[in-house]
Amino acid sequence: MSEAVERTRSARMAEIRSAALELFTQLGYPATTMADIGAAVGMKGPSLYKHVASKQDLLVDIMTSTMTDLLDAHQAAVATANHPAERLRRATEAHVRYHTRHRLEAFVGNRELRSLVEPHRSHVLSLRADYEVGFRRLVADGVDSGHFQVTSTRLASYAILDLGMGVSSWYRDDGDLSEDAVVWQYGELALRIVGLCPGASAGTVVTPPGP
Amino acid sequence: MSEAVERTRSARMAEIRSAALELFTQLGYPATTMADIGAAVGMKGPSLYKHVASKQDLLVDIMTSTMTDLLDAHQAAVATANHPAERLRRATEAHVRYHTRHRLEAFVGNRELRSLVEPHRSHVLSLRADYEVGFRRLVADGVDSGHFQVTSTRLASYAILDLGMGVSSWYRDDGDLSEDAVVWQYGELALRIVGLCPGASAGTVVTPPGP
DNA sequence: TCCTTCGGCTAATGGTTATTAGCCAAAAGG
DNA sequence: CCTTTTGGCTAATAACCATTAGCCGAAGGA
Repeated sequence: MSEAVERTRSARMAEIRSAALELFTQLGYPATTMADIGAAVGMKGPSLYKHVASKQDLLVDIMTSTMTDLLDAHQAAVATANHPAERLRRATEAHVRYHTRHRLEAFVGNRELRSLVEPHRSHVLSLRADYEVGFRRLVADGVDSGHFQVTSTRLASYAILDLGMGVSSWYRDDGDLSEDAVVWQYGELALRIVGLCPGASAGTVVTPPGP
Repeated sequence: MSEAVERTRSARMAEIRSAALELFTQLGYPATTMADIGAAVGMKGPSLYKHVASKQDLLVDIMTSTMTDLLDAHQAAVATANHPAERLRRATEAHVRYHTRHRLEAFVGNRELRSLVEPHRSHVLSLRADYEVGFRRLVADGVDSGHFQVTSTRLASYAILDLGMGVSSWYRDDGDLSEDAVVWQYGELALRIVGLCPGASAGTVVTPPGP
């Protein structure tokens, strides 16, 4: 088998994955048929089985890779700063940036957990729990060191996480809010949520970078 | 037909609705079968048709009544105050309170829009749009009158709405955060999001009412 | 007491769907 | 050039499911 063939083969696989992702987003996993996915890539339903093992496999693939990507982005972001506020800001920015760049993955990842069959559901749930713990720890660190003012660490971290998830519902690439604008503003909102009011004490409105 | 019979008749209907709501939440609408709903109320699937017209009808009922309840709660809350900050706080409190008291309705309302068949989907979507406009206007009023500091009205109102929706994902009646505690704190968070930092300037942690 | 309605049941019906089986053209590769 | 693999197809399999049809016991009103 030539290398070129190998390339088109994996390209076809990616095409199928991407079509499945779009359809799962629009119709939901149960309502999406193999025939739908096939039609989206120009083949009949049964032909898909030459490329993927099952419909469930497509979902498992999408959901686990989404969670590991998100965890990786979080670790990388947190490692770039030391001050609690800056660490929280960067983690939030990474969180929101992921949700703008991978809207569909995040959307499906949040909505189709119950379509996942065991043991995959438990696996994804544990990855998600790890991710939540990461944020809770960031908030707790800021509280312990006296930088943040929150009534409940758990509630504040839920709030920040939920903001990002919301982004995957309404963000559009061609909307009038650019990715950078959303990322920057949500970074600021996270700090406001934990009781820091950047710019507020100066009495001026802080302006975001670029358009 | 006696009045007692009439009472048990509508009680049975409510029982079915409530069982459907719970199942739709856990399994999702497409994955929930009429047999499942029947089993939950102690009868076989086909017997349900003596009480409801169809599975879709159950969903339509749940989703439209949820949206109208939410709109009513919003109108009522906004009417109780004049100052922009207080109006936003009360609207947020009503929003969050609804999402704690009607967790399942809100959860299904957000996740099963695509299971709704036309024209019901459009109807619910327009109710939801009205609701979003209400919040956007509250934020805009605060900005126009110089009380709020936000970079984007749209983004700030999305953020506040998303917080409430998140509540319906993680709130539990028997959790360690009481309804009042969550409601109060999210009211504060909404104000922080629009640039007000209640209590922050005093340098002390604000305490919520009761446990 | 009679008879009507209520509210349950079981047994179709008709449709949909993931997945498998088996066929075949064309490309790869020696 | 022959042979094998690839990747498509159609047809069959084996569910599953919403909904309808038709039956029947029991309760309730007259």
